[in-house]
Amino acid sequence: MYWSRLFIPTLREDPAEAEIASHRLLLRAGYIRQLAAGVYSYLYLAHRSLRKIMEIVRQEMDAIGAQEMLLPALHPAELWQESGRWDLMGDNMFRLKDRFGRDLCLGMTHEEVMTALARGELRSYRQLPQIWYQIQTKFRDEPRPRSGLLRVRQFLMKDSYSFDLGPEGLEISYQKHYRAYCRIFHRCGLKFVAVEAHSGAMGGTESHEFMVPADAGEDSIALCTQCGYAANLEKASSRPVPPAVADPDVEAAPEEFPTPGRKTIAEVAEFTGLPESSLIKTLVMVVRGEPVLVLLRGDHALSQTKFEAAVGTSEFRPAHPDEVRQWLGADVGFVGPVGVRGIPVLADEALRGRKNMVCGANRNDYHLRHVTPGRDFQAEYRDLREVVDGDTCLRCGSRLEVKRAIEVGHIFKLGYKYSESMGLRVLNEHGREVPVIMGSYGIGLERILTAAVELYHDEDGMALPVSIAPFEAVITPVNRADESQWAAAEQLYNECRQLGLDVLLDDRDERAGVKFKDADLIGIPYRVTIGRKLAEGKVEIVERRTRATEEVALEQAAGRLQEKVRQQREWLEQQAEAAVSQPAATVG
RNA sequence: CGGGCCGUGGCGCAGCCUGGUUAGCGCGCUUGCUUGGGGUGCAAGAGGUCGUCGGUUCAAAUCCGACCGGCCCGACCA
Repeated sequence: MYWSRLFIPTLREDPAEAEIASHRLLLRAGYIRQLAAGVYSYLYLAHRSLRKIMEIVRQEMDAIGAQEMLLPALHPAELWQESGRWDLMGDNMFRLKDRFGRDLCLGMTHEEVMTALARGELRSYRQLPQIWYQIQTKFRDEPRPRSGLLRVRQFLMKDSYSFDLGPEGLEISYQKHYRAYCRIFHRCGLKFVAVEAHSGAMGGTESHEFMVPADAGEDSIALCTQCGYAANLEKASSRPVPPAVADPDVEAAPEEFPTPGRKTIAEVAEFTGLPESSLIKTLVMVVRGEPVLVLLRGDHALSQTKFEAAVGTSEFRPAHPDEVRQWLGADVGFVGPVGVRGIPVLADEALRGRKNMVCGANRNDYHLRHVTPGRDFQAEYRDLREVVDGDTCLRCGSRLEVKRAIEVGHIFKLGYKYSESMGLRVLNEHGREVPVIMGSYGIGLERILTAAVELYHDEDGMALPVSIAPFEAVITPVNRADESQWAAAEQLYNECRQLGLDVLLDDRDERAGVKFKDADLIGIPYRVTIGRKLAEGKVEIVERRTRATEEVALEQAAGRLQEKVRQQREWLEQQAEAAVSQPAATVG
């Protein structure tokens, strides 16, 4: 392609609204333009890159026997009502009515539609297993779209669905996806980790997320530096670091003491001179309209997902200040579990066995000391605490790290949730009707691109992996007016094309600096500079990421370039192979 | 859902507080010349309902109100 004929609207200056690197660079490099909050147009370069990503995804999905389809994005409400998710999805679902007033929605995901398709067609266990997939636009009305392409309201997803006769079959389909996903992300050049995850609104039992550690990410993950344990923070468990000081070894009853105006854990700790780990943090939650006390060590935080699991519902919220006053007779900041009647108390495991701690006295401006769980109050112990950086791994005792990460893929064992609610059954070998067990598996395609930009960029722009860059190389004649340079450039361009290389020819009548800057910005992995060295019959091959420069004879340039591209691709392929031959410890 | 910030040629911004000629600047764009290895220089141009609606005023980009749009932070941290 000739650059002068292409629409690549690069910007010299950073767009004002973009904060994170990928957003800024994708805008500046002319990959994307915003249409509305969380809605983007993918221009030529982005589309080229996404096509390459899709091609990798297709190859790997096809390789595990998955069949590509394309299902509607417009769904009738009835399907979602059947699964119970019409209400569950709430405001996240785009809803609309047709001219007859019938309720419709835009697809956020396709469990319902796939299940509906399957129940109409699958009759016999002999037809199983099946893996069906599509690459399609999904719509989610996010409460807060942000960070460029990281959290958007319309995006491309590869979603697949497996149908098996029983758990063993599902396990196989799940493993196939796990490996295919590892291959896909490696081939796209991403550094990622597969983590245990929470199933959320998808339902089901087991699930893994594929996470690319990056500061711009919106998820947090816990990683063991030694044994490979990895989990979404929502799900992660750990052994907490011990309390900063040991509990006083005395036999003493709870005793009130004044703590005027000290409401927060930090204030009470400072006032008493005790570390936060010697305090009990008391949260008042409202679960289905009823109060619940939640106790944590002062330096710990409540995990919402663990709490949700503990109470068995997502219908909970922190209590309002007046509710706290009404139920406990004191303001937020001075409440505690001692003497409380008729309100269930959930305590985090980290409080088990502690003694002589400090908590609120249920009297304003007072706390209690010498409070011993089990003696001074009763509680149901659960793991409710969010893992923090520096905790100890439950498996191996090493140190856990907490990092930000971008979720690029998520796989779920759905079990029988949809087949039972929607009536997907087949006859087994005994002629009996049995529900089909399902899995669902998603990849966010633009997130692969976004994560790659977050991972691989510098001051000058992006440096994309060769497998997903919009072009493999750009040929840059330094001086467009120089006839010999131009002739050499066209010659090299044609040779590259004949070798099957995906090259861009920068034929613009611009100064060298402009062309170099643009090439750096849009992140093409290799640039061939045709300039003053041409007098000696030589051109330069420059690697974008390292700036490593190699001089080669013009006649050998195409071959050498092909070689470099091939080496890069082979390296990515080796990563993929290695990943598959060494399945992660977290699987299965 | 709570909080903060921002809407002025394609992009980045100034002007607004203290209302008053023809609304500026840089980049980009067009034309010509120039230059030719990291966003070249010179010259001449084109391009703006100042987000929308309403109000105040002799007069509104500027003051007031409502609305629309966008960005950021938070949404357990007691």
